[in-house]
Amino acid sequence: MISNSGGGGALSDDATSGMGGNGGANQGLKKGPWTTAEDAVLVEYVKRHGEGNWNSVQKNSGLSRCGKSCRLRWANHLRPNLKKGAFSPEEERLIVELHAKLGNKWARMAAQLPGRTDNEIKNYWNTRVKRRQRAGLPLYPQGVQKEALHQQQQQPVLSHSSSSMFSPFLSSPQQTKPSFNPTLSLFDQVNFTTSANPISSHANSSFLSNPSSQFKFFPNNNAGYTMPLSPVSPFQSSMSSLYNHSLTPSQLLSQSPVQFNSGSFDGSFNLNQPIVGSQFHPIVAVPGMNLKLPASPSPLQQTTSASSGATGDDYMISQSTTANTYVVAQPLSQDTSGLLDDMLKEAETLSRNENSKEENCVVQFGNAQAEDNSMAASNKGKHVLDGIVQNGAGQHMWSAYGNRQATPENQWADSCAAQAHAGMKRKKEQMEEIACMDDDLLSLLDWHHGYGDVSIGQLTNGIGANMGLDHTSPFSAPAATTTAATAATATATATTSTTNPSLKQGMESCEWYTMPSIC
DNA sequence: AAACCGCTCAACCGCATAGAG
DNA sequence: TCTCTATGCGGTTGAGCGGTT
Repeated sequence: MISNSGGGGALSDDATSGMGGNGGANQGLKKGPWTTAEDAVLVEYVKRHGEGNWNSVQKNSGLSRCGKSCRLRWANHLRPNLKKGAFSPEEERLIVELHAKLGNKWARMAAQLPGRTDNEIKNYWNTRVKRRQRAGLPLYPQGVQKEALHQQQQQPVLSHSSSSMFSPFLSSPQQTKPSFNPTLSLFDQVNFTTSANPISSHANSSFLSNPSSQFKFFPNNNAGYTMPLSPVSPFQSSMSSLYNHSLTPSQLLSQSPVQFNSGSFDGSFNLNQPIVGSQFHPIVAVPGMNLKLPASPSPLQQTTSASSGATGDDYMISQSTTANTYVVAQPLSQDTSGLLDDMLKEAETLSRNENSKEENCVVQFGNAQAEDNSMAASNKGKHVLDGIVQNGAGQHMWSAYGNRQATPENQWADSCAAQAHAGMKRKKEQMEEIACMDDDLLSLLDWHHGYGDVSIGQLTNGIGANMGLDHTSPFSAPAATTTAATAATATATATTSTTNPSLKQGMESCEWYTMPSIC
């Protein structure tokens, strides 16, 4: 949009003179690229008068630029200590991390990158998004994803940053009450595709692995849950959305009786779209809907690294022959197949270790690696499958938390526990944000605390405890009714945990931060 | 050599917010 | 409390450049 008033684009320096005449339409203000002469004038002005009061630049310096333009020019190009040139690897890493934490808060990101401007960062990021989207790579390296999630979990529930990645829907006027913030969710783990809104072109959307997706959740109808749509990226979604749909508590409760129990859920999944690569697609799990495997009908228990009918990057969901245990399996790339047995053995060992739940919880994060490392590992075929565990039926479950049961409560507890040691890092900011919370969120919180089945404290205290899934809990309800694999697994976990101690969760089997590190 | 294509980056636009009067 | 103004922020645009066909 570099266009001067004459409609021309980026012009050379002589455009200045050319612009003079046409500027009349804009009160003599020039648009388009800055000339060196203009830069000099602006620099001189700032030297004399300092920054700010940009509108007076035109008056006092004779520069035919609006204040906005002057400020932008100064901030992005003329101010001292600006770094020019390509981002260093360290800066790139930082940007990725910051974006995972902050979302599209370019100015805040720029504040963390001395000498860099928000515009630069924004451009870099958009380029990166394009590039990685095209390449079918996840937007975030595995390590960053994990860290970002960790940080999200560390944030107190009440402190949803107004500038956080999820804030848009918190404050969205379109939002119905109560809307669930992903960070409130216990189930913000698994990404799926939507059957209600199959947008094939989204298949390669790297947004789908974006933990900072700016979700918007709308109630669709009585039966199901809409695919979250975002004005930022309509492709963004995650399983978390399914737990953050806009339903009233009563709706939740009415639908809560975990329809993935063997009764109402027939045990078949149908992902309308294959989950390809490391991307997952939002899924609308309408209660009662059948979910079937898109790529391979084979149940996972028949699927080993060697026998898997899935292609290297296909994620699979299958049902256990024993319990209604639904498992989302990580794609087992052929590169990894040679290691699978070892990993399975290791996972099996882990699964037997009933006392190591807490420690195993950390395993997944311990596997977080820098992008380069992940790439290296991936290239070497040493793809880390976090916590592959095996249930009693020989079903391999790819578990993000190792053998720790991924009940919603546990995840919630994880979050709370993480918060507990997270420190009060952003306390001030968070307090400000709390003050800015809108009624919607407050309503949500009221509701949230009104349902006492699972309070934060309980959940926190429940870490490591053998907490069954409370099917009447509003927290279990969305999971059960909206997410096939996760909910079913959670249900199965709850229903079989006492009879099958080795059955471990597969709840987080498809989460963005446990995706193959192919970055 | 020319056409095409994709990428980068500078700049603009609209909206939101803060502060002053 | 309201209005106006200045500033900040994020999204978008499009020229220019380099690579490819």
